[in-house]
Parts: sequence; structure tokens; C-alpha cells
Amino acid sequence: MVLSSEVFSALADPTRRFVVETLAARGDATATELAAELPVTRQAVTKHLAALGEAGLVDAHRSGRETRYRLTPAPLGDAVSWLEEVSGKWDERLAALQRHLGETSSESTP
Amino acid sequence: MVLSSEVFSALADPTRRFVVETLAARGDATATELAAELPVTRQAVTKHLAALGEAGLVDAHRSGRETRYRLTPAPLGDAVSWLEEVSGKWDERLAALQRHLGETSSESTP
DNA sequence: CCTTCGTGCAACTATTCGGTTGCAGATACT
DNA sequence: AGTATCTGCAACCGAATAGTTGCACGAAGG
Repeated sequence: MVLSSEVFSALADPTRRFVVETLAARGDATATELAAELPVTRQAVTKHLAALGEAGLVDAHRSGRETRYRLTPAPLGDAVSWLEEVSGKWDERLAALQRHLGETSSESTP
Repeated sequence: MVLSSEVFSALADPTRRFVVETLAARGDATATELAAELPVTRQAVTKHLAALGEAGLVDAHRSGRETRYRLTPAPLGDAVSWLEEVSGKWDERLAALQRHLGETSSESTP
């Protein structure tokens, strides 16, 4: 179970999550457009977009003098897989414990 | 869609993810036990466990002179919800775009 | 009682990170 | 052509973070 660490790191920052949400809703945006809705400068947003790009969550398309960023949500699925695998292991461990308690319910109860 | 930022932050660190995986598989562990399987000191693991605790992913139970940590996986579900909501929005935006392209396929294409 | 084991707390360090300012290069508009 | 936008790159700064070492304290066992 070896997951790209960058996905969770990318999603750890609130600004970056806002960018992801906005891209999911609008489909498209430039760094300047995103910065207009955020309390940070355009360059900060550019850095965040670079981080998201390294995580494979976003890719850039330059048309003319503006660069539009788009969501590539595949890594989100990887993250979900990891989370569900962990949750699953935990649940089955709990179930095993319940079963064990049932089997030994007639034994000593310290 | 306001998610506790701490969940993704907690999961951003590889050591912390290893701890979560281990706790999911074993159900129980002390900081010293976890540190034995990691290239860091016990104190580092304790700090990581504190971070996971702040994110609500772990809670501590002291019995005698040892403190055992256990997984509390509820926040993982919150993270999955957020991820699926974003993915969902993206998918429905894609579908809307497809529909739009279908409707306007006979119109002018500037 | 004394030793040992496990833990918790504090101080300190190096690196990473989010953010800024400043500037140069390319593209559109009149 | 000349000007106005939009972008990208680099340097710099403060705060957070992952890690360490050192020490003191409570619980078990001889």
C-alpha cells in the first residue's frame, strides 16, 4: 500500500483545497482569477498550483497569454482507495475482536 | 463544505500514515512499539501521535505505566466525503459540458 | 528499598513552507 | 509602434515542523 505522499500533502493546505473545489466547480481558471477570490497574491496561487501539479491533481494549458488550469482528479481516487483500505482493515479487526469476545464470553471476565 | 483541515495535514506525513496503517492492522500499540518499527526515536513518534490525536484519528489509553494508542477512524470518513464531493462536482461538470457540446454541435463553432 | 522500564516535558536545530516583493518576457489592444 | 496585461522566475522572510538530546517522574519487579 504505497501511496504518493504528495496527494495528502497537497490537500493539507486550505488555500489548495479551495483551489481544488473552485476548479471542480468551474472547470477552468487562471492563477489571477483564483487569486481574485483569495486573500493572497497571484504568485502565491501559482506556487499552490505548482504543488497541485506535482501531485498530479491539476494540469496547465496555455492559450495565448493566459494559462488555464484544470482539475485532473485521478489522484483523488487513489486517496479514497487508501482511506477505504485503512478503514476496511480497522473494521475487520473490530469484527474479529467481536467474534473473539463472543467465543470467550463464557470464560473468565477479569 | 468546511472540513477539518487537520485530517489531511495529519495524513500528509509518511510516518504518520505508517502509524495509522499499523494501528488499523494491530488495533493497539504504544509509542515505543511503533518507534521500534520506524527509523525515528520514540519522542518523534509521540509527537506524531499527538498530531493524530488533534486530528481526532487516534486516542490514548493509559494502563499502568504504558500508554496504548488506538485508531478512531471517523475523520477518515469525513475526508472520503470531501473527496467524493469534489469528484462528484467535477464529474457533473464534465457531463454538463458533454451535454452542451451535443446541443450546440449544429451551431456556429467560432 | 532500590533498580529498571516506560513515559512525558522542555530546549534546541535544521529544513520546509506559505507568503511577499521585484523584475523581465511574451502577448493582446488601439 | 507603443502601451497595457498576464505570466514566470528569483530572492528573501517569518513561522511551522520533523527531528534530536537530556532529564525528571511514576509504575513494576527484585
